[in-house]
Amino acid sequence: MLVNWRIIGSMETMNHKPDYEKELRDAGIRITRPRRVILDILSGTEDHPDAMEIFRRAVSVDSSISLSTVYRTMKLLEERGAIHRHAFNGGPSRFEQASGVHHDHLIDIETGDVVEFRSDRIEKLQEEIARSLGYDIVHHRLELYGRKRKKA
Amino acid sequence: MLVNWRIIGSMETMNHKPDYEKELRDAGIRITRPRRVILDILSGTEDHPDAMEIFRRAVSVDSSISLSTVYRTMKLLEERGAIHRHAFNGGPSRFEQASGVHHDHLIDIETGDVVEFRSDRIEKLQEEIARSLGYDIVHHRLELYGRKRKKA
DNA sequence: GCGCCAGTTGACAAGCATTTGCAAAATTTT
DNA sequence: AAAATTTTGCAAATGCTTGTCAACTGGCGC
Ligand SMILES: [Mn+2]
Ligand SMILES: [Mn+2]
Ligand SMILES: [Zn+2]
Ligand SMILES: [Zn+2]
Repeated sequence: MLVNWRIIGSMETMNHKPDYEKELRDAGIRITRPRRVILDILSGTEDHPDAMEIFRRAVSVDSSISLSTVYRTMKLLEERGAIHRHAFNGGPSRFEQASGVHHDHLIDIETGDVVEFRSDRIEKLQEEIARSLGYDIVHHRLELYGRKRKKA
Repeated sequence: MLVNWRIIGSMETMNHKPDYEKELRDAGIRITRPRRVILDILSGTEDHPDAMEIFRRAVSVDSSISLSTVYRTMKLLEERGAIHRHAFNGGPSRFEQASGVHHDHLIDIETGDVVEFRSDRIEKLQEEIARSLGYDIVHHRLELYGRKRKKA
């Protein structure tokens, strides 16, 4: 099931880079060299890099890119809904492209590994709870922190 | 139900201050004046104040307390499991005493109000999901961000 | 293709929340 | 009460993020 969704995720990833450029351009946002580099990095990764890591990867493609631009671009993309920002453990912001279906995260507290999952039942329950409290959910954050089960 | 648990929470709160002091003392931690003030503030509030807010309230009791001490004390209490640290919206850390039953939070994105809730079904589902991914949950974070439903 | 110009960039300063170094002060032990 | 140890307040330092600004450039109009 996780595998299933990973495959879907990868497939969507492959042809979302061009879409983004068009989307952004249509929204009156210039698609500059630094932005293209950053977009490429985001659409070509499976993990959740922070600004510094994106910066490192970007520099290795175009050494003139600045960290400020990475931060600015992340903010812009976040506002456009093109990426999601996470703060696992209360650490620095980590990002991922927003393509594909919504999912939540399980963080391995020993290795730092991030496992993605999705549960329609939990999503549904959240809605019900919010509703019973008189609210409509705009967004939410669910993070499970755990350690790998010792294979008994 | 929410009310129900609020009552329980309040009742537990009332006689948890002394317990904490004893606990800390037994753990070889000195119960100083600043710490007592901070403990009192935490055990006497229903909300989730950040360090600066705790500092303000503390100063109004003992004007010599420093912000550093607030931060140091929060870290100490967190390590001892006496309080929980939250980072709603990615903002500054906010704290609450750890007494009572576990609960999660719904944040009103318009007013900033924080509503506490608890769902055994969600807690259970989380366990199941983690288990199915080969993990045991150590802790988790569930935050719902929503806006008050327009009474249709 | 060339020029224009608002949008964007890199460099670096500034901001914010939080942590840390250190000498003085407070607490517990002897 | 003095010693031993922890804790404090203050200031300086930190880590991440945003702001400032002169220089640059992508995208349209010629
Ligand atoms: Mn993810
Ligand atoms: Mn709470
Ligand atoms: Zn979810
Ligand atoms: Zn929970």
